[in-house]
Amino acid sequence: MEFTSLVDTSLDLNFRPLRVSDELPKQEVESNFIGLGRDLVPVKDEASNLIEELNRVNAENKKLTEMLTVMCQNYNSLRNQLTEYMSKQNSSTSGADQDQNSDGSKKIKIENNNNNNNNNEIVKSSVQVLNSESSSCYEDSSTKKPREEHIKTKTSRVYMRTEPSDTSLIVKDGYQWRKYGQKVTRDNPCPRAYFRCSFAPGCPVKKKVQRSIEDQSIVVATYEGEHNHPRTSKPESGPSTNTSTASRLNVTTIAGTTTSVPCSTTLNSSGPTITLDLTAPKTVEKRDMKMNHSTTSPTSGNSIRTTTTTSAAGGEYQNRPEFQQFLIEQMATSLTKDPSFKAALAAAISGKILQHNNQTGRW
DNA sequence: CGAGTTTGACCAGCGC
DNA sequence: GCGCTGGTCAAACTCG
Repeated sequence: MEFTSLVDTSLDLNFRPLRVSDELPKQEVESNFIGLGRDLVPVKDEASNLIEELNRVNAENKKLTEMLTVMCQNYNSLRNQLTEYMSKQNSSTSGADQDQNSDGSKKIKIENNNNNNNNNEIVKSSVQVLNSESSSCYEDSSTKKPREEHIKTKTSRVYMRTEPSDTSLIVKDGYQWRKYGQKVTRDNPCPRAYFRCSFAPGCPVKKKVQRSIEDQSIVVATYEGEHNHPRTSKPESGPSTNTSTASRLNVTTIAGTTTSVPCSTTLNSSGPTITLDLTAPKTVEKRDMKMNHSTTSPTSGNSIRTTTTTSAAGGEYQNRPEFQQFLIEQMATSLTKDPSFKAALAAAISGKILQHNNQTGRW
């Protein structure tokens, strides 16, 4: 994945569309396309045609950007409708549900791009407020325990990106774990490892670690329970270790207190993801909670900070124009950094060019 | 030798 | 009741 940082193949179709005809010297454009071995027609005619094509592609690029913007807006409105619907359902459900909600069992899943810390550089591009019971696409079928147990034991899920060559299921999160079992589950050929916190004898926390079925470089760690002791060590990360580390997001409550909640960076089919688990900190107010999303890299110290305001009802912050703008920017950046998207786009463009040339009988 | 890991066996919950 | 599945146990094994 990091190869994109080595070779910039970005189409940059976002807000500064690449104006090939303006920015590239004409000769370079000509030579680039002549290099394709299509020198069967006079070069000058071909060059002007190609420039024409480039302009057309450029316009198409702009169109795609606009489409993306519209898509993002549609996405936002749909999501708002969904969260509105979910909040309505929550308010009309039983006390048990209310207990669960007051437990803060919401997750904010933040997609991100940028991975220049090898594993865990964090940049967010969108925020989803999700109920914990449908908290992610990685929700495994193993959590079939009765609802009461869900309420009593806090569970959180952390996604971590690891080196593809790293086959271990070790997640260094600052605690000391003892593995007590491993099992191959039905819906995932990768084995699931079971860990218990071994630092304190009475610590009830358990952890399940399994690679994602979608992207095996992603490790999904599910934590159950709360530690009754402090961390044993600082989380390790960086190139020196093979394993990734769960980062933590600082969440500032409306009272001004700052607490740290677990979060992680991942990469799945929909792009890099940060998962923020709001179940952990007790100090976080659910209603009119002011969140200070300070996403930092443990090693690089780089941080991107945005302040948004959310609420239990579904997050007015999502409607803020600056947030939506940020969302659109980050989604577009994610797309342009996605090799498969670029390949598909390139194929579509080249297909269109070929189609056009076939129709005009040239090339 | 102790701590941690591996792995097959066992148990409980659930659906049919 | 039976089979399937996830979770746990515990003996054997490995490693420092």
